[in-house]
Amino acid sequence: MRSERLDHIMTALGDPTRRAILARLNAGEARVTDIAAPFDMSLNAVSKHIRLLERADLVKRRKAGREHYLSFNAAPLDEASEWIEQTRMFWARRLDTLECVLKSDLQEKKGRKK
Amino acid sequence: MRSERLDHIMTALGDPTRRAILARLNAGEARVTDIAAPFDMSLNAVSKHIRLLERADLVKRRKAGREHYLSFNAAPLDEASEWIEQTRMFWARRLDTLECVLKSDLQEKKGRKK
DNA sequence: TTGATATTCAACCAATTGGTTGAAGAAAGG
DNA sequence: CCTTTCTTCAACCAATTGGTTGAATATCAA
Repeated sequence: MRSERLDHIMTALGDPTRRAILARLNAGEARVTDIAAPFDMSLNAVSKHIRLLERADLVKRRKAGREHYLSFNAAPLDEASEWIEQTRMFWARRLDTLECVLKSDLQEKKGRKK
Repeated sequence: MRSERLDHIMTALGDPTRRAILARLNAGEARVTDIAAPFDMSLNAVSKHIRLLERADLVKRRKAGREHYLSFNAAPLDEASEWIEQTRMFWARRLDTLECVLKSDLQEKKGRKK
């Protein structure tokens, strides 16, 4: 099974701090220090979270002198979305079928009653 | 931040074994032993994976005597999907706006050329 | 050069995850 | 009853995650 990218993406999204970082990046590029500021943890802890986000390619880094500007990269979300929607649709279809079966059963009962 | 459910859902989806278990459950209810059979790991290991899936409410358990029948529950996927689609749409909109700006710039240039 | 700022690296620690083996408990089949 | 089957529980171990502090590195600014 060659799904390591998906593993990394889902894992990266499975932590509230990291999702908050991504939300922060919706407002645009930001430096590591800026990103870390609102969090009640050390800069180093945030730096590590960023590393996991980079592993999942959800964050891009642009270095300008001593400052590192992080930006959000939405592309990996497609892969996560694809898996989820694929699975959801499969079951949506099954439930439709089930509903259809139940309806036809109901119709059949009505028919017999008459 | 009260996002523990989402944490559990994403975390559950962040492992290939667990996604494979869910895929297996697409074929319908199955016992723990049946689910574990194709995997190259102990029954106990699979049992633990199932526990994480249950924590995320992605799997329901029905006990019939000594056998436990697991089934897939798609509902939590809505929550994961919501977060992802929300975020994707935000950026899709931004890119549309950017594209629009670029186009209008192009138009402007053309206009000036004439 | 000196000093402040921005960041990572390294070592450490606790909690979680991902796996093992060996039991225990509960139900089925003789 | 006894044995087998299905499953979890408990203890253990390695790797990863989530955090800390302290140091190293690189850049800016005086």
